[in-house]
Amino acid sequence: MATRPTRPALRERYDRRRQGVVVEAARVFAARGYDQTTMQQLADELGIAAGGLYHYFGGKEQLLIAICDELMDPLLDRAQELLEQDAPPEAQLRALVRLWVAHVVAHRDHMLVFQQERHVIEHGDQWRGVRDSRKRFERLVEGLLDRLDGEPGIDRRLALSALLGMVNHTAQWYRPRGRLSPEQIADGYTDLLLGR
Amino acid sequence: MATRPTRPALRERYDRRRQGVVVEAARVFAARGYDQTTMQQLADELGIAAGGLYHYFGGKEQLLIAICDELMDPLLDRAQELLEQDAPPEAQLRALVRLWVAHVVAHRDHMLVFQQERHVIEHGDQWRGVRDSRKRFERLVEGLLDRLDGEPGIDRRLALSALLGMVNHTAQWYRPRGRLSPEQIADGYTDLLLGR
Amino acid sequence: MATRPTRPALRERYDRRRQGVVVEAARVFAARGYDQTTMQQLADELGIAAGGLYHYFGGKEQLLIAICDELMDPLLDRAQELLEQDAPPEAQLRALVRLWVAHVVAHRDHMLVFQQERHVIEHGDQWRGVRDSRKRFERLVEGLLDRLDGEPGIDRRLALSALLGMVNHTAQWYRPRGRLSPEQIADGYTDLLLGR
Amino acid sequence: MATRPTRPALRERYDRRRQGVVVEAARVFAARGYDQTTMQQLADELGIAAGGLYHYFGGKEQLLIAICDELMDPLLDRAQELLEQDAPPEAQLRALVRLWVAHVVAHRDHMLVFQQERHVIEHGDQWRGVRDSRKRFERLVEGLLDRLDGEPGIDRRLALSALLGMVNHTAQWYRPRGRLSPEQIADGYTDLLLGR
DNA sequence: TATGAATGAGCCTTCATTCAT
DNA sequence: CATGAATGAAGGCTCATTCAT
Repeated sequence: MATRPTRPALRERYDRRRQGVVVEAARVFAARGYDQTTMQQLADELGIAAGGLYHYFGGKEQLLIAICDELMDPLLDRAQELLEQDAPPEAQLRALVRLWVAHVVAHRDHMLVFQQERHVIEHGDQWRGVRDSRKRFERLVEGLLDRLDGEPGIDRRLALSALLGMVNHTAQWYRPRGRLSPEQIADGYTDLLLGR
Repeated sequence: MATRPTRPALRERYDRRRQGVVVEAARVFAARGYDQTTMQQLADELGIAAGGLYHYFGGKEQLLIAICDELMDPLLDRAQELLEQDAPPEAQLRALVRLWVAHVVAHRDHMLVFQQERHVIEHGDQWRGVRDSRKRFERLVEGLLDRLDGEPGIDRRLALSALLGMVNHTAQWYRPRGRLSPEQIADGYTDLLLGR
Repeated sequence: MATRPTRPALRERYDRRRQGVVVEAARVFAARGYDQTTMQQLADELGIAAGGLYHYFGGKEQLLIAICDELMDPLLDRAQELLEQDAPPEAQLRALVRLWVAHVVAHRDHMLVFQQERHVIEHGDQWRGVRDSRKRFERLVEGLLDRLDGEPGIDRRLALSALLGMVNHTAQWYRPRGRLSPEQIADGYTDLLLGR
Repeated sequence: MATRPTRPALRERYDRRRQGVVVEAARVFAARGYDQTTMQQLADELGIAAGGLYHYFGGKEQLLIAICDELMDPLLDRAQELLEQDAPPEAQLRALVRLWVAHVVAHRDHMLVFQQERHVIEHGDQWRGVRDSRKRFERLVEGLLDRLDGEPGIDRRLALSALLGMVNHTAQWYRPRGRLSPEQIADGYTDLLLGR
């Protein structure tokens, strides 16, 4: 039950399959809803037996946690990386929003699941990691907004909330091959925020 | 089984109680999640027997529909009313966002449930009414944005999505007795959009 | 709860209504099945409130008992009356089958309910009366068959079972305004039994 | 959820168990009544958990359908087989009634359930197969009766109804180790019908 | 590893019955 | 007498999870 193999060759295959399960689960959960999707349905879509899922995850909720981790961890990493560089706040903001929007549209299903299950994430020890990641990311954005020069045309906390709202909402309407590229979308948001 | 009484006196009491159930359900569903809440728990919080809920609603899903209707219908009505008046587009936008934000914060629980169950609403005939209301509201806002004067600093469709994102997201962070009033929040959003 | 009024005027109305309930219940139970019919449905068809039924019957099962009593009691009475008369066995048999078939087709719904709920009737003290009536009636027919003259072409017990089977089954196919009258049907059965 | 395994070895075991469930269900339903028997009680008698029943049947009603199919299908098959042979009508009738009575007494429980739930079978698409089988069987018997030589002493349609009534009723009184064998019973019925 | 049969707890819903009005 | 809201005890069914093979 969810014990990672020790031999490297096996471990690699194991990790690859586990990763496939997470992606497929995100897709199905996003479409049908986490609670409305049975482990059986998920297994069917993966072409394996229901019991087989338990080789990769201790249970349904751990699968949900994995989806959220896969969403938050790389985003947080890249954002931190970016902010450690030395650049003017406005340029950093533009770069961050690009990064962020790109991540959101690349993980649309993860995002939709994350938003659906917001109330679950707020409670319980097993969700502490996900909760902390989210908070840390918001703090990063908040700090960056505070470093922006000039007279703020809008309350800084409100600007943060607005930005969170619009970027995250992108997952709900973005379609690949749409009229606007992720970069154009991101820049649109940044311009809005900077009053351009 | 959810049959509205015919006698006026009884009907009034029935409607009042039904309304109370919807509000309480929105509160509990928002906190615990729709799927994670049992009809028993809901009944307990209302101080009635589980079976009693079925005097007012045909089932759990109809209760969810009622929550969404109670959210969308009055918003749509008031927005239409406002847009029928003769006023400059910018003033109408400001008024509309105020109205909208006020409605969202007054129906925070409804909104949270609505967002949680987005994927359910997208499918099934019983959800057609709710889907249509949402689309109609978005069209109203879209039309208003199109009537704004001047050089748009941002793509109009993107502005719509951004506005939807930030306003709806308000339900997730707004707290009564917070630093900003709903009006201040609404005006902040409008200013952002108009590049002020 | 099912207390018969004492004042004659009221009692008459009460009895009339109670009788109407039994007939309607037989009709609905025969069509939908006893278990598949709710007290609410029954009340709806009668145009009264569900609670109102309990003025006439202590409960659903007592209503079923009343249906069975209304079926068996008059049949048994008339059969006994007939058999007390002085007539040749063959003539008595013919008369009895006529009486019986006429009763069955006049109480088709009662019969269908009675047959449906056969397994319920077999158990429980509250069903003793109905069970005894049925047995007594069968004994009457059995005794009459035993008094028939001549060489029996068929085992007497088997003849009894056959007769019970064909007459009771009549309830399942007889239609008013059909090709054969109840009397013709009855005589057909008698002729069959007597080898005519 | 009632999905037949594909691998032959598993399928065989599955079919055997499913068959066992049908037989046991017929027994319990005949004794207690279909509606009065809970899936839990049935599972208890089978020594499995309640949920386990749903591996073999989609639901309680499908179980009932299976009972009826198991009753009607082989009877219809054998009757058709017999009637395709070249033999005088009277001999065929005798053979058919023997076959029929033998089937009824061997499937007493199935028959009792079938008769109990007559009203259910009459309605609904899922019952079309059972309804058709019953009708087809009756047509077979009807056709055979029409081919009988000689002056009919009784209306042919009435003879059919009488035969159906007496044979089917056999399920309600026949006991193994009774005085008469199924063959004797069958021949008794045939003699009755032929005026012997 | 993988399978799928089996478990058993729990959920939504129904419904006979009661009782305040 | 009549009403219909309310109760509460089940019942059918689902589904995450386990485990023998």
